[in-house]
Amino acid sequence: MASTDSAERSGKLSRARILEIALDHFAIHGYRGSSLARIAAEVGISQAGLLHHFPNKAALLQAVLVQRDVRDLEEAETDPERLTDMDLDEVLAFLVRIVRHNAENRNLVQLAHLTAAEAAGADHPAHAWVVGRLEFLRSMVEAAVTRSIDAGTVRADVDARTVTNLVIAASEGLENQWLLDGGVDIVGSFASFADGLRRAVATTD
Amino acid sequence: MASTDSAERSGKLSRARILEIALDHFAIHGYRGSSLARIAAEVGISQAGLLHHFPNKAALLQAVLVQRDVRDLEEAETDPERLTDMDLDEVLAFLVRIVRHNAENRNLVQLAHLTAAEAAGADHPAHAWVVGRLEFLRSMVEAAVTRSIDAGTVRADVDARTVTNLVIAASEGLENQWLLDGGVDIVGSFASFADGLRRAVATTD
DNA sequence: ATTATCTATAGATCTATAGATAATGC
DNA sequence: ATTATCTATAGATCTATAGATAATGC
Repeated sequence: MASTDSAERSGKLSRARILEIALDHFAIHGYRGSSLARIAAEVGISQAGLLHHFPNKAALLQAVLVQRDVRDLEEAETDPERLTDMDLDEVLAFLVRIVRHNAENRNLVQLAHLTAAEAAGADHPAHAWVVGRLEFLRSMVEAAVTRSIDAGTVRADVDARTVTNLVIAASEGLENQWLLDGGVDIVGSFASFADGLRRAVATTD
Repeated sequence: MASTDSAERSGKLSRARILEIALDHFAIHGYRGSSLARIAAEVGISQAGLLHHFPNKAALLQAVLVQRDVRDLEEAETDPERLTDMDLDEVLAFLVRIVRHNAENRNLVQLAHLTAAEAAGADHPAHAWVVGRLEFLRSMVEAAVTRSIDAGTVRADVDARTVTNLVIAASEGLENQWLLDGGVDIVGSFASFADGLRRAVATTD
């Protein structure tokens, strides 16, 4: 069956279809709860057909995560250089944009959060991805805070690392709640947090 | 083997041992990634022996979560009545105590976070637990914020629901990071957040 | 010639049940 | 009599491989 369109599917199209559907499965059921057979069935190929494109399940997850990162960067519409070149105001505005984008892509958020929770142990195939992602976010935010302190717009007694962790905690914690209760206004709440933070750390002039 | 001590194990002792070890497994591998056979092996009984105490895997998870809640409440050392009777300062101090307690019980935190991420879908056996837990936290914090507004110690233009969500987001987001990087000082960071929040919402007198 | 796919299957799980045996509590 | 445990096993997965067949790209 389906031999009519299978002929016109190029390899790359098929690979993209697999990645899309695998993303949904990993986002909803996690890595361990997802099954290659069920993913393949939804794609419309056999399990062995799927494994022609990706050598094993871990490689499929890696590919899904890499693709997610690429899409995220595209969506950010920002030069990669700029990411390490912002001050606090800019990084907060940037994060508001990311949260807004996330609010329209539930599965991307759920994939990140479920993978992060699942991959806390060093043996999980996504452990390095999860740790690297946190490190990337941290260095971006912390550099911005430090830059603003140096520029004199943020008080010198502010601890950059603490502020950084709180900014990340607020955005991810809000997303967590939103995954459980779609009624949460993550964009408004995070913007409100960002406002309060700006005021709290600003130099009193 | 182990017939020496198996004789002296009462049913309740055995049940408690199973719950303890199951908690570790669910915390590390999640519900789907855990196996009754491996849990039973670590307990030192057969899988069928385990299923004598709990009818199936979902019931075992439920029992683990209920036990976790009971322990949490005991640890809180607070009358259940008091939980709905606090103002903002009190609820923030209470949450600092909880975070401090959590910082010494990694597995309890990981169980809550991994289960929350896994059970976002309504079909997961822990979905009701996860949703109920969020609702409980929310009502506690929101009641406290509202009480402080009514008492005039918090500005009337503050949105209680937004503040509530941010408080929960900060604590859970910090815990999330700490699970990935034990170096994060969740107690200090959350206390710092609580200080800033108190100042930000206080009536200017 | 290479790439994409298939069927078939090995080998390792996993959950849950049936039915037997031993220990405990009255 | 009841509670705790065991062995054995059914039936359903799951991942990954072997080897065959069809389609595509030069």
